[in-house]
Amino acid sequence: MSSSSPATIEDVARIAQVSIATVSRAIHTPEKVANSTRLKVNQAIAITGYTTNAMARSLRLGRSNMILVVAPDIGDPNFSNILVGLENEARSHGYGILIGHTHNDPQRGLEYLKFLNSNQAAGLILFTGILPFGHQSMTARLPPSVGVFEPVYNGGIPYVGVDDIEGARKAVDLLVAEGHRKIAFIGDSRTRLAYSRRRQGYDAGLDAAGVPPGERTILEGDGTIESGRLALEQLFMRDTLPTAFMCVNDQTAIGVMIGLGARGYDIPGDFSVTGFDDVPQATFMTPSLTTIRQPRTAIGKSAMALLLELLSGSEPPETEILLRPDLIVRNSVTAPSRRFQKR
Amino acid sequence: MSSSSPATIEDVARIAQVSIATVSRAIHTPEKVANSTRLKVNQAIAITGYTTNAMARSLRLGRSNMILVVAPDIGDPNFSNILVGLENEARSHGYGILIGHTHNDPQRGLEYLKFLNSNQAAGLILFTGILPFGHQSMTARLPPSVGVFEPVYNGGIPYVGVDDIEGARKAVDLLVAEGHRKIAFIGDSRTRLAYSRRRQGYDAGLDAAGVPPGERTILEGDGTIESGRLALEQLFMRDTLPTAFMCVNDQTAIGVMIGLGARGYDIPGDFSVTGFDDVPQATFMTPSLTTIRQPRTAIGKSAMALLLELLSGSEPPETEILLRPDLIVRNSVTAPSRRFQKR
DNA sequence: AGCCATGATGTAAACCTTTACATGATCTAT
DNA sequence: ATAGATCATGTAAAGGTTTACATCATGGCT
Repeated sequence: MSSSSPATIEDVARIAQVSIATVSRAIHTPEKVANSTRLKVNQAIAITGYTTNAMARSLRLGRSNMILVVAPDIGDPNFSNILVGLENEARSHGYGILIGHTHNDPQRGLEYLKFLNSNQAAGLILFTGILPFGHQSMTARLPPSVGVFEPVYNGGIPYVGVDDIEGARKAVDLLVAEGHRKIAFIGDSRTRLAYSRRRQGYDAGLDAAGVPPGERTILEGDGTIESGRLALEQLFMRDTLPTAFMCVNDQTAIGVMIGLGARGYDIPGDFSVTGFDDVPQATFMTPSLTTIRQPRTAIGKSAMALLLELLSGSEPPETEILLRPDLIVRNSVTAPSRRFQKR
Repeated sequence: MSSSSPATIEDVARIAQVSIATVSRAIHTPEKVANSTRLKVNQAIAITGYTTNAMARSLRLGRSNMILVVAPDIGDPNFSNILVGLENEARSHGYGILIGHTHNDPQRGLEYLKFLNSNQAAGLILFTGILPFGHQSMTARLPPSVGVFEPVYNGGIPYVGVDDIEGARKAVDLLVAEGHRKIAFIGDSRTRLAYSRRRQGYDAGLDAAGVPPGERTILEGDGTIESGRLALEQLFMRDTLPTAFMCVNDQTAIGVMIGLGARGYDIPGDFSVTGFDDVPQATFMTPSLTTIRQPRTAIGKSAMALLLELLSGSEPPETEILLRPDLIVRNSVTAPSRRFQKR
């Protein structure tokens, strides 16, 4: 009986012997309804198992209570924890979350734009670092949006993330304090804003340490384990080696560590390595990886809080909210080895 | 101008000088519309930038073209690849995908039920291994659904996954072939069907090898790295040790390897270890992990294909589709050491 | 020429809500 | 007792689609 098709507000109204308007009010503005009627309605709801058809509701209201989270790569170990922060904050304000996955394919971004266009989501959280839409014109129709994890490259939407420059600075300062001067930066990128900021931190640190730009080694990378390993191979084809590798993220650092391990080197005995992000795996490496922690849950919470503010009509107070990164000292850094400096 | 609010079908109709019905037909059943009119309509669509309001459409049709994928843990390294298979298959049939995240919290499952109830998704792919709904009565209203990765515990929905029993059998057979007889099974679980099937494969293999049940060591676990490490600690408090650890999944195996490494043991010299899943990290471990590969993309593709069949009205032909697992031999297994057998 | 089949288009109802406005009842204050 | 305010409820429109049915024009057939 109840299994045929979901109960509608009319079913409830009939059973409660009131009009559908009253049912709607009993649900959304209970104070406008007499106690006795509210009781009847609630009973009828219980009997029918009624739940509001969110689709019809959103169509009528012109807005939904879902937030769309678009990410390029669900598998990114950072994603999961930021998501937790996002979810908790959203839930406590009556919003639900849906996740869209672009796989770095802009075409897929367009699908989600359609989704947004038909009001199926009230707001957008963007992990991709880039608005997924070709036409600038489409941006105009975007719902309130907040970028997270990766500053948004091509559009002026507010951003919540870690202070990449300061984080990188902490890493390079540690290496310098341990006595390193030949520090390679692995994972430079022109297209990824977060990475180029980390590069800025690196440069600032070496400036402060008095290491001239000519003595710095920079290798590009896209933040994957493979890219770390690859960069290392390139480096070993040169004649001078650094004493430390400052990697743009933990994945890159893992790639570097695997590469060094495969060549028989000891970390940190022969080379020091730092990462960035503090992904779960960083603890489990041997040696465990010294890195910079992103306050992921806090980032998620803060980004969603900002989005909810925007949704309630307030203008974005500032364009970027940067959270403080923490240096996590583990076992992959020590004083530089004499072994390769002498060459 | 176009930025104010999205164009509706009426805007298109006005510009093309036809009725809204014709516009709708031009879009969805172009063959029912004269060439000349279709042209006019298409132009009008181009001008307005119209895209159908999926919400209104679904409300009218009583079904959407979105598929909801509910997963307990986005971070699971298996999830990402299965998702790719799901997405590709869905896309090529005009469906989009949304991901819901329960974090193993049944309460959150209910939210997604509401989502489904209001036709915001046409079908459901379930990673959780359990229908997320308290009331059995609610099951009746579930849209076509397919379980994946983890057989569904409490409801008769079809399942697509790897043949766990056969996979586990391949692992245990390898260990037996290398000469192991004292093989511990790490990660037994009564609630997770996939794990208990792997246990069945383990038992079948040892039955075949003539190892009596009394000589088998079984430890429970929930498939996390922590659980592997924990189980190992328990094991070391006993007086007899196995020569090999057959782990219910790769994460558990990683935990066991970390634990053994911390105690100074060599793998595979002192102990052999096998995993299950072949997550990306398995390659990067030292030693690299011998494991059973899940054909993840194929599972995703196949599960979505089945769901789409269900959506088009056909009855589920069979209740389970099991794909063949492959043994991936790497470096974590060798012949048993004499060192601990003698005790 | 007249009839019918065919094909193209329009009209209007339906999907399920929310809410402005109207209605009617009850109460307060004169 | 009556006017007016307050409160509870109902009526109906609107939101953007799809589609059964109706209408109308065209062309082929006898």
